[in-house]
Amino acid sequence: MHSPRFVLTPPPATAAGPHPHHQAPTMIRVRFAPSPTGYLHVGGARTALFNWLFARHHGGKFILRIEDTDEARNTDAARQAILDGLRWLGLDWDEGPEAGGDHGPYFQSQRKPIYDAALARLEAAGRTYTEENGAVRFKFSRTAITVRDLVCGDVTFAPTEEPDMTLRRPDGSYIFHFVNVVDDAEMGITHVIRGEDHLSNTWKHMDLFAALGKDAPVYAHIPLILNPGGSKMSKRDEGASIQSYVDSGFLPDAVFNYLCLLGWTPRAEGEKLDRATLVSLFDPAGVHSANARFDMHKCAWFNAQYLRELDPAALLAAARPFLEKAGIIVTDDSLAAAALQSVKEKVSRLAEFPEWVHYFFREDYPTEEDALAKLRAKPENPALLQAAAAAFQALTEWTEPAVHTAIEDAAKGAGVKPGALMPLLRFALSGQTRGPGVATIAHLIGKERTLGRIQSALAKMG
RNA sequence: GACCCCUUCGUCUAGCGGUUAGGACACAUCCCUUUCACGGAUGCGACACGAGUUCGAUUCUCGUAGGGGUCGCCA
Repeated sequence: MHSPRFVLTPPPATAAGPHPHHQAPTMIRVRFAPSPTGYLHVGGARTALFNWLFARHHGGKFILRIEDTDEARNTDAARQAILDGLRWLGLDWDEGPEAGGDHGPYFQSQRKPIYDAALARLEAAGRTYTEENGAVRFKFSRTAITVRDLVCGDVTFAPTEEPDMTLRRPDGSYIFHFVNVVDDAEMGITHVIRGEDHLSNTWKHMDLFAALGKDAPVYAHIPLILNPGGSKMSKRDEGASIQSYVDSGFLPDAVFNYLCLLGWTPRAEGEKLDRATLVSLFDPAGVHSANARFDMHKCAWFNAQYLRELDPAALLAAARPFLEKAGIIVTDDSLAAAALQSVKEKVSRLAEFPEWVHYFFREDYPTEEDALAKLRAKPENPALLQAAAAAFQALTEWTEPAVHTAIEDAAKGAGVKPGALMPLLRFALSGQTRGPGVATIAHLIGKERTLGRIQSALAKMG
């Protein structure tokens, strides 16, 4: 952790054009190489995120490569889930599926000739041997190998006593470690940022790079994301799948921001930081080396922060699918936008909106039973509601301040504080005991529906 | 079993020999308030343990314990 770290990259060229005495700075090339398992895991997403930040920070290339050598698990749907998840997070790739590039193909399933050629080179160098059943193995160099890791520092592995590693199965298909290294070499990957679970195998990869006559990339092994219980995040854990954030109404920017802070602390004021700031501050050497536990509470807090920044139109656009999914029919966009606006500081996820605003959109909204019981308990309540109805009836203009004043006047006329009347009206107009200001609700639903709802509340009470 | 990484409030973390150990989320209380929230204020709360180095360890070294990971003809 405290071992010296080398300078990450040469400083960017200050002047345009080639300089006779300096080599052009190498273009940073990083990659995210998921295997299509059917969903994008939050840990993988953060790995992709760090790679993306690094590429963008240095003006380099972010490459997406699909490691689909496992035929059984490789389906279009599984592949699509990865792409969708990355796109939702805003992690655009410069080379890869649907983007093209000069180093393709970007599916391992289509790169067999490249692997065959690389294997031939290893064979020519005398670094392989074939077993009786046809499997091909790699002769380890069996020397001490030091991984110079941006996050973990120098990690030295003693000469191995493990059996030589298999490169190719008898059926001709290749093993992960081999194709991974060949692809990184062929694609000119300069930095490998990946989960710490790969650290223990990195010496094998370096051994392979050396045998191939290539320089190994610079490594940065980032800590794993653990579930609240402290063990590795699995499919079943809340928040494990990126799709679950989409479904519960997270905003991509919020998830992006939260994931950045799991293991990395940008040296900036505050924690809510936009992408441009995150990009400009990112440095893998500043990544923490201990695993981090996932905290849905904090992730939701970030989402609430980002939700509040949405203007009414953007909020409606974001929430509309969730309203529709809950059976709410939006016929008046300005009403819907205002209704959402009125409760947006009360929710942290878009999926929570329907339960807060459903009564703005229909008259057959449910009523909270215990609240109804409370209202029935006081015999003077119906008269208070009648007084409010009368005050509303007399109003000629239906603005929020006018409605508010009418409520206060009605309370005064009945000899009670506004605070005694408000809860009654809230219940009558929304069926709920919580929500936006009463005057806001009345104003938004309009005079006619306000009066109608008071009458039906009186009917229920009496 | 071997090897590798890790260990500061419940959680994410700042700290890089001398600090009243700081912040964020969560939690509690108070203020604001027609409800629920937001916001503001305050509080609760941590250096895993044991040696060593040093005038002095959260910080450096070693050990122990605990957690995680890797040792596939999975990726």
